[in-house]
Amino acid sequence: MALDIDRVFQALGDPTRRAILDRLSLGPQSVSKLAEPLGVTVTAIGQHLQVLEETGFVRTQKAGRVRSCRLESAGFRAVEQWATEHRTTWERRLDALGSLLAEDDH
Amino acid sequence: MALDIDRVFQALGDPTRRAILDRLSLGPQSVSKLAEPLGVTVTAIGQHLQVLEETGFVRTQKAGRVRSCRLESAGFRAVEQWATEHRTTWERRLDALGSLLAEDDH
DNA sequence: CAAATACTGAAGTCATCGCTTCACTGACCG
DNA sequence: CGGTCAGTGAAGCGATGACTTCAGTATTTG
Repeated sequence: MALDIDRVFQALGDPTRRAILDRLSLGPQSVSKLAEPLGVTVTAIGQHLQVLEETGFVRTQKAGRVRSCRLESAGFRAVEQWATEHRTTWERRLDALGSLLAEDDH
Repeated sequence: MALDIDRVFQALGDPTRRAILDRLSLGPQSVSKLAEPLGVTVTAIGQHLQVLEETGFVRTQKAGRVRSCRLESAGFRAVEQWATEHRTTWERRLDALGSLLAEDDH
């Protein structure tokens, strides 16, 4: 699979999509139930769900005529992995700058 | 200030922008030096730098005719804050699902 | 001072995004 | 079976995004 980190961040860059995730953190929901409080069409939600699925934030499953959506961890873990991978490098660099800035910024 | 989290994630959603950050993690660089290995115009880099500055990933400073760019921590911290804020909620939810899935997935 | 350097601003192009409407397919209910 | 109900696919639309080119503006430098 190998989640595309570009798309993972892009997925989080949309407020409606993050709202969907927040909503799902309260428990699984159907597509139309997700659409209701967000003021967009069911179609729009469907499109958002597709990108959230591709980026590992959501897993969906159709039972009868209703599609049930719930959180998945892969996308979230991808973000955390990116963060930890860069934390060390950046901290080193930022620390180095910090000591310089004591005089530089003054 | 209050960094817009939308824009923070959008900023990271572009590969050129992340390449700039990676480059800067090796040390401060001028605009043209950043452009060189990335195969885009200096103008394009300037535009990327503007969004990276607005989202707290980069700080720049013009000395004479050359603008020197270096990493800043605010944007990075915003991402980590978002992650920690959601980790607990999601973990609870995902754990709850996990126990259900033992049977659900079979 | 003149020419080269380092960047900036405005404008334009092309692709992608978020969203809509409309027509449709299945599933369930009476 | 007929009528809702939940969701899907295709097409289109306006706005943004990631670039580019071209024409400046300061700053060095020879």
